[in-house]
Amino acid sequence: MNYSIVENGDKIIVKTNDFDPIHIFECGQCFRWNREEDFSFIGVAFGKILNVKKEDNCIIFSNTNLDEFNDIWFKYFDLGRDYSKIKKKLSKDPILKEAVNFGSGIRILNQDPFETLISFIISANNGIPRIKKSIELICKRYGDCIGEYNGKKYYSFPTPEVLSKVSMDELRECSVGFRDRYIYSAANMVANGEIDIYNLKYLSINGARDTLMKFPGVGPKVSDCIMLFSMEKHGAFPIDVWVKRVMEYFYLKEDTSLKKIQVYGQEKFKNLAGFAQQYLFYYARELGIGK
DNA sequence: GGGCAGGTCTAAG
DNA sequence: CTTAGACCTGCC
Repeated sequence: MNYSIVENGDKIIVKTNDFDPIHIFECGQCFRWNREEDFSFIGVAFGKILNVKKEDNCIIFSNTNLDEFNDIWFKYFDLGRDYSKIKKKLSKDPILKEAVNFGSGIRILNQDPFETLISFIISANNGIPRIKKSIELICKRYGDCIGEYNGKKYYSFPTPEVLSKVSMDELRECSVGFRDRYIYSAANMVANGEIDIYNLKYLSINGARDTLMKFPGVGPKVSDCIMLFSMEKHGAFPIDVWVKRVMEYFYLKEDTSLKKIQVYGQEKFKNLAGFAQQYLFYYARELGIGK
């Protein structure tokens, strides 16, 4: 991809056109980034606090340094991938062309698999504000305080070992509702080595999906989110209500089962299905398509 | 108060 | 294998 990186104090400045914090953090893939008054975003990932701001075609990463940027954020923001190329390919489809144009700064983050597993278990039949609230409570109560930024303390996501020792009653206090037993089981299955979530990325997409669905509370949609947002399985095609609506509205023209939409999407977009899903999701939700 | 929100589980055809 | 109903919780 076409970009340059400059270090300046605690800031790293990257020039690129395929990066918009609003698109990236509000396209449904992550829950720990919050918009500030100056339209920058502050978030935590891999135990570090970062501020991200866009000014013209420059992206300014604050509260970091070049080593940390290379170790963590380059991969996290998928900066080694050429999104112009992906967008060009997808834009051959007239509907995707609109969606890509609308969310032109979307990038698919490379998040931590365990955090992504628990976060998307919480997301089931839930709303974004409450998902975020639950995750923050879990981090505050069971994660480590990793420092202060602008006078506010930030906390890491707890490890499988720590979370596996949290009781279901304590989880309920984080307002996760009926998902308490799912989180409890999932954390224990990871902590006791029953499922090696950190090596699932080496399996095929179907192999990884079958394994992920052994976790209680993980069905087809959640498993595909985990694969797409933390395992670089870009052939995954998670279908939530918005993707169902937009697919029926533009392509299928009738009420269609989730299973059929998933097969349709994967066959139509192939190894770019996950990217297509993100552009379509953002487009549909922001514009309220099909509601 | 009943409905709804980034689905999944369960029980039944 | 496909399809209804229930489900925590908190804000309309």
